Parts: sequence; structure tokens; C-alpha cells
Amino acid sequence: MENFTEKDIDVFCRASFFKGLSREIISNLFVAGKVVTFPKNTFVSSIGDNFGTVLFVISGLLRVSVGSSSGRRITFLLVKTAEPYNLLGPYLDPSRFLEAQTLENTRCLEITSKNYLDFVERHPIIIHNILRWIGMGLDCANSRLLDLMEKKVEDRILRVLSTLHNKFGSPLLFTSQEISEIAGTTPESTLRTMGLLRQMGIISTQRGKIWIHDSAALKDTEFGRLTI
Amino acid sequence: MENFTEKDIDVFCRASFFKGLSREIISNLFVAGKVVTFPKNTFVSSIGDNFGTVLFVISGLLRVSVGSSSGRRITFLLVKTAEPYNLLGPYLDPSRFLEAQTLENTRCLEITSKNYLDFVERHPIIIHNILRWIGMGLDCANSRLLDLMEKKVEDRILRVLSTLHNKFGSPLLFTSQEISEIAGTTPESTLRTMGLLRQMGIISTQRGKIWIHDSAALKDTEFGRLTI
DNA sequence: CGCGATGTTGAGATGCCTCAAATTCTGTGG
DNA sequence: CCACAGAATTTGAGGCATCTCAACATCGCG
Repeated sequence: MENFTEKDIDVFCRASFFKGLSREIISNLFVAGKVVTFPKNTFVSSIGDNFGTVLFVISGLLRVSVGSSSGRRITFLLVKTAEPYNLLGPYLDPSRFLEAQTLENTRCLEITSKNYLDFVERHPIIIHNILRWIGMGLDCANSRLLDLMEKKVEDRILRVLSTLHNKFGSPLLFTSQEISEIAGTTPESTLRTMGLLRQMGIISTQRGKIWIHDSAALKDTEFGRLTI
Repeated sequence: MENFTEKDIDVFCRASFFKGLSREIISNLFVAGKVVTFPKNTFVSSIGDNFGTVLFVISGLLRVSVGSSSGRRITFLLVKTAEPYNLLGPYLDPSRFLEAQTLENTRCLEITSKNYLDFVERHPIIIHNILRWIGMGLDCANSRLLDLMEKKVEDRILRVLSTLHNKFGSPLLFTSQEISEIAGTTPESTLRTMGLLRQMGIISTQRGKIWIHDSAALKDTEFGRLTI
């Protein structure tokens, strides 16, 4: 069985999700769960497997998506260090339709449904963090709806690049495939747009890598914040 | 100042949102708030007004939407009797971008941010209801993203009609304008599709009214549940 | 009765997907 | 170290779904 270090706790303490929580509470969270490592490209949960466990990524990256009947995949969420996955799972009918896959080797803190419910009961302060997080997720989903309904592909790709830049810095380690699954378009359209941006000197690219030079040029014009 | 009746409480007791809560708790909720009536077409909250109040619709109907710069409007949510609006508002940075408007004369139970937070603290059991509701909202938003990304307009309109039928029965009292603002399309496309459905005998229409005869024909094929 | 909102239908414009072919990169195994 | 397979990128051309615009019919309300 793997173990966690004080350093892992430090990282969580500084993270946005855990804002306002004491170090003691966060330690207790680690105690309530166990650390698991998934190799790259593992499916952490699949559709219909009644996944009720809550995960916190310690290192690595998790992609939450859904594969549709037409063979297309849509990415809802990218979960990075110190971010939670399936926060609401233990409270919901577990027949949800998302799947989660690791994009790198990923260490997670895994907490069973029961332990999670107990933990929340014993530390109700964390409810504020949960509700804040979910609220942001909801706003993000609504923003994406707005974008899909009324923005053109180029604008959406711009937004996605800007958002990913905020979250992951530069360079971005994503292929056009992955960008397009977030923006809701095809790899071809993504590459065409990125070609233009390259000509304008706003970004430069290499296979699987995107450097953003002029992040201001990607800035969103409309209200509504994406999180991804 | 308006008042509530035992009958109002009864209605809430039977509603989906309040499942598992005792009559006493629901009574307390009424005591913590006050009853307000808004005339038809009133803006209950507008963009940028830092609306932190929580509402429960007692009778009438609320439309939660956002108007974009291009003059188009997109409907996120329809709130009917015994459903909540702005459940997360008191927990979030209040600069959200939604607006809520009454579609009929609407009586609401209005609870200030402070009273709401107190109430949740004193009756933590309601947290389960809140999380369940928000979770469904999140799943619904994700389903709509999926639909927008890969379904054609006709399918989306079908889905919207089916969903509205589940929620409001028949006939539906909506114009093509309102349907299109939910489905993410134009009134023209909506009317063309409804014209086809009419020819097939699945629905019949009158100005502002839609009767659904064959609800099975509208049934969704894919996973993922809409709520609206 | 007339005005504004809604419904109806058509034709044209267009953004984007789809398909296809060629090129470049990366990692793997001989 | 090289050859090769597979994946990612690049670019072009064609087609299609849907929006847009426009004209007209209809309904309901004051």
C-alpha cells in the first residue's frame, strides 16, 4: 500500500479547492482515504460501472469525458493536482454516464463513498468548499453551452486555449484531437485555427505542444468564466 | 405582507426537491423566508445585480436565461412549483451572469442569503437535497453540451419537447421562440421541425400551445437525462 | 378594427464537417 | 543507427445542415 507524505498535504493546503480548511482537516482527509497510482491511459471509471468513489489527484492528470455512439468523444473536465473528481457521486444515483481516464501516470487519494460521507458529516465546514466547487462547475458548463450556441468555432478554440493556458501555463501538452474534444469541433478545424494563430504570432506549435506568446490576444470578450 | 397557507406547505412536502424532509423542517423554511408575488414578465434578477437571495416558486413559472451581446437569449432552466432558484448563490461570489424572469404571475418564498445559511446550518439534512438537486443540474447541463455538440437540430427539438412534456404535461404553453431558446436554435428551425411532427401526427399545435399525442415517439435514444 | 406578436414557407448564403491525400514527427524494434 | 509503423499535422475541395433574410398569413388583444 502506497503512502502519502507531508509534502502532499502541503500541496493540497495551498490549493484553491481547499481554501479555508485547516491543515488538520486535510490530514484527516488523507487518513480517511488511500493513495493509488494509475498508469497512463487507464480508465479510472467507465460508463455504467456505478463508480461511487471520490478521488483527489495528487499528481498527474485525469480527463473526464463521454464517448458517444457516433464514436466521437467529448471532454467535460480536466482534473489536475489537488482537484477533486466525483464530489457528488456519493450523494447521487450512481448510474451516471461519465468516464474518467488518466492522461499521465496519476497518483490519487481515493476515498470510498462511506468514508467520504462520514468525513463530510464530521467536518461540515468542507461543505462550503464542495458547494463553491460545484457552483463553479455549473457556471462553467453553462458558459460552454452559451459558447456552443452562439460562438463560431474559431472563438471557441480561442477560449479553450486561453482557459487551458490559465490552468496549465505554457507550453500546453495537448494534441489537436484533445483540444477539439473540449471545444466541440474536429481536429481539422482546430488545426486550421491554430495555423492562423501561428501566422499572427500569437502561438507556436510542435507536435503535441502549444506555446502561447500573447495570452491577451486570446482574452475572452464575453462574460462567463470557463474552468474546464 | 403576504402569507402562506398549510396547503402551500403540503405542496412542498410532496415535491421532489424536498424528498426525505419532515413537514416540520419545511414549515421552518417558510418561517425563515417571506412570500412575494411577482407579476408576469418581471425580472426577478438581472445580470450583475449581485442577487444573493434564494427563491422557491410556490406557484407560477420562472425562466432562468442569459441574453447575449448578439441579442440572442438562451434559456438554462425553467423553475416551477416547489423548485428552488439560486440554491448556490449564498455560497458563491455573487457576480454571476444569469437573469431570471417570470413567465406568469409567480408567488415565491424568498429567503435572504443570511437566513438561508442559518437554515442550512440548523438543518444539515437539507444538504443532501441541495447536493442531489445541483448534481442533477450539472448532469443536465452536460447532457445538453453533448446534444449541442453532436445532435442535429431536429433531435434536439425532439428532446426538448419530450423533456418539457415530462415536466409540464400537455398542452405545453410555449411559443416557438421559447422552445428555440432552450434547444439552441432559431424559431424558424423549430417551426419547421414541429411542422414535420404535426404531419406525422405526433403533435398538434396552436399559437402558443403544443399538444403531444405520441410521447413515445419523442423518446430519447441516448443516455443522459435532461431536466431543464 | 388595426397593430404587434406569432406562425409559415421559400430561397440563398455560409460555416463547418467530411473525406482524402500528402507530409512530418516519434518511438520501437531489428 | 536505421527502417518502419503509427500517429499527428497540414491543406484542399466538396457537400450539407442550418442560419439568415424576406414575404406573407394568422391570431389575439386593446
